[in-house]
Amino acid sequence: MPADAHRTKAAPDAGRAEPASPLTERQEARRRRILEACARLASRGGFDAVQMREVAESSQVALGTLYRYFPSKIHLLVATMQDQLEHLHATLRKKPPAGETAAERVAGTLMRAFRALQRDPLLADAMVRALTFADRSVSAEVEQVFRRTTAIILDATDLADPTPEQLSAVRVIGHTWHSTLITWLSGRASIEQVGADIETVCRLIDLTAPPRSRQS
Amino acid sequence: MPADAHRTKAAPDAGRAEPASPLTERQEARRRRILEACARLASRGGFDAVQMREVAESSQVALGTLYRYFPSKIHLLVATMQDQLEHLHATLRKKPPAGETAAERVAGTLMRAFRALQRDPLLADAMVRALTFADRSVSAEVEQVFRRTTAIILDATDLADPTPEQLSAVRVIGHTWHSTLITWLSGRASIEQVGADIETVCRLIDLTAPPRSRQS
DNA sequence: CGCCGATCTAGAACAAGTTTCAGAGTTGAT
DNA sequence: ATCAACTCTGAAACTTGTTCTAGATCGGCG
Repeated sequence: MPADAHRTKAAPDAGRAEPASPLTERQEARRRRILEACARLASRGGFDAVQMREVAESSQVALGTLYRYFPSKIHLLVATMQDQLEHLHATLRKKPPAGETAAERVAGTLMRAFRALQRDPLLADAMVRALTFADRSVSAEVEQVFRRTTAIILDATDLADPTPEQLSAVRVIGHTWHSTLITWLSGRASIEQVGADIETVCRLIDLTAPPRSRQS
Repeated sequence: MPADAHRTKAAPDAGRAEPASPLTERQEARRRRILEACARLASRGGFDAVQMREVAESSQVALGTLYRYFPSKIHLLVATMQDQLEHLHATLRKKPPAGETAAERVAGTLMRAFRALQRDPLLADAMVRALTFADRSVSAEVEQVFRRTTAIILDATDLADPTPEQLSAVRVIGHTWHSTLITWLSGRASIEQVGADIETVCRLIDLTAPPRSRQS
């Protein structure tokens, strides 16, 4: 059962360091080659162009090995998303968004992220489709992506210690972000509409935490 | 090119009557059998259990015919969702939700819808996964589902003629509904969390339309 | 009635995700 | 250095969505 091996052995996973098992250098390199090949293929062609045989060949790894590292195409794409989100988060940390209210900062952050994804719509499409298509067997990995998204938004709010209400708002914002992204990617909404919806949902933050007025 | 034939001939589509082409009785019956078989299979087994060969056999139709009616598994599941949503909408119309504010009524409606789907989680899973996985080739059908969802929410607000702002809020609520549903279905959120997030997002409606105060 | 074009059927064929397996390569501990 | 255990490779096999083909049926029309 190689899928099991993945869970216990070959998945370095992503708290920040590798909690599960050390992973030799060559293994780390393989993993990286795979993720890069995946992103490369996705970025032309989108979801359909990420074909497991192609990824394997393109990253110089046998098909079986690919499946040991990522037990399904969905796992692979979700991991790719996690990877890209980490880059994005790092970038955002360097230049945190300006803005009076938390809502403005969050909206600004999300629109910046949105523009980043716009530059590579097919990659974005592949990753987001994988994310929402994922079933229970991927929930751990999906959970991580959501945590990262939440962290990005929470960073933008600049809130020291959020109430449950605020966490709920942040979750809703995250959901909206993913949904509008999908809607835009399938050509069912314009960029303006995306912008409007992002701004709309971001008000929820101020609603539960006006700069310094209501506190329980 | 049978897929093309679908678009011009065999798809009655769903404004309310059949705009495209008459569709004989037997054809209507076939279509209905297919949708029912799809729902039945989805309802045990979920997305994976809806196998095109099974659907075909179960609805007493040849595989090729199935594909003439629904050009892909995704089309089929999205059509099934549209079908189910119509039932739901009809039911809701009969007993509109009570509540002081628009937010309460919308939240009430959505939670009722949510409980309806809870009764058949696997069917819900299959439909919603198909919906968000759909690519451009299904956008017309997906659009219809979103329109129906929007109509349901808008009905609950009881607003005569919504501003663009309110429409944006309604869209965001719709997105949140689908996302939380997915999150719950993949076991990444509890029912309480779903309830909380629905209530949170529904405040957006009151925010843009307090019962009778702000008007442009 | 008998014919025509569209529709339906049965089944083969193809594509891409996934699994499996035998053998070669690495690694780590002794 | 050597052995055992684990990992990687290459290739074939299997599954399920999708397409294709040849022939049977159907519905309308002269």
